[in-house]
Amino acid sequence: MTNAQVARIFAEVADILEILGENPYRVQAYRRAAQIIENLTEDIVDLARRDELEKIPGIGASIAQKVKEIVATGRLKQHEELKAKIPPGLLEMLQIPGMGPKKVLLVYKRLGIDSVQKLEEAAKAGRLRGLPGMGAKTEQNILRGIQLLRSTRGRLPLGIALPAANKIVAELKELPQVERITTAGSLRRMKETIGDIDILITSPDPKPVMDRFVSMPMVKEVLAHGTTKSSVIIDAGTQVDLRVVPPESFGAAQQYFTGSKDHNIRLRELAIKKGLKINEYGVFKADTGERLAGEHEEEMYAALDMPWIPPEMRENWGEIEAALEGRLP
DNA sequence: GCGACACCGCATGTCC
DNA sequence: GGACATGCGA
DNA sequence: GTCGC
Repeated sequence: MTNAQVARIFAEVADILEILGENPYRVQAYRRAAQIIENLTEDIVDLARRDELEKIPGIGASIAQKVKEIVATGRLKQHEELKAKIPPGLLEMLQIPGMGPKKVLLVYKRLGIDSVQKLEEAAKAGRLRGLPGMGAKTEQNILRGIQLLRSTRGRLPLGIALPAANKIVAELKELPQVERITTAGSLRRMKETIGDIDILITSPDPKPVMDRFVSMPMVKEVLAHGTTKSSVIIDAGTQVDLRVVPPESFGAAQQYFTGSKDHNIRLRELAIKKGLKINEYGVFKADTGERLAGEHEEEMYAALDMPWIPPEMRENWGEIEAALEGRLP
């Protein structure tokens, strides 16, 4: 039994509970546990044997017990029981960008749709419109989401994503309307695989930049073409987002969109304790709303009394504590 | 044992 | 047409 | 479900 296998079971439990409308925090707990286990450097079986599971932050008594069950029997009774409650196709539908638990359950209950295939047929036939909260536009979005799922299954290795991103950045840099420019997301954190490419810029006149972006030769499909955000699919099948942010918020946006999500949550919690508020626009005093930082990323961390943390370390593995104590490697 | 668990913007659809 | 609600995702 | 108070 590998860490990945154990993680997968918990991830599925989370998905099913979500479709069943369970308490979102409970769902989140399973999902987070799955992620933690997957990223563990140590073998989960060894940890279970040594009874050290509960030492891992995010894993409590309940999940530790379930891990032991999986290690001992190779399966989780709760997982099997939950799987029996919903058709397997619903989990697949949940993977479609734009399809959440609510929509999945809605189309299943009202139209009996229980597979991506059936969903695609229904959307093409215009049978989805008329359902509460769904119109013609939603149908198009769903069809697009299905295409996206098929073309981007699997993440892109950094070795391929990085050159592609560099090329795009280099091309945009040539434009006089582009002031500051940076990548963000898992690419900037140098993860081994990348889900999508995020690029941020400041620009007094974004329109020509956006026009150039969506008409690059490598662009296969344009998902959105606005003045503050555009999204395209490039030939590698990867989604690339370009966002324009105000100059005074560039550092904040860079920090926010670089993540990781867990790192950001920990930062925000910390900020709240200090009477501050962090968002993608800056660091603010909670009471007066006074802006303390935002233009540069370093200031964001400085406002929280810590040194700038390199993107590669922003995974909520203790780097925030280390930074606060001044013992960043 | 009990409450909190980040914050928010965007897209879409609905209601008045 | 504009205020409001909901779902989604980051 | 997990954590901190």
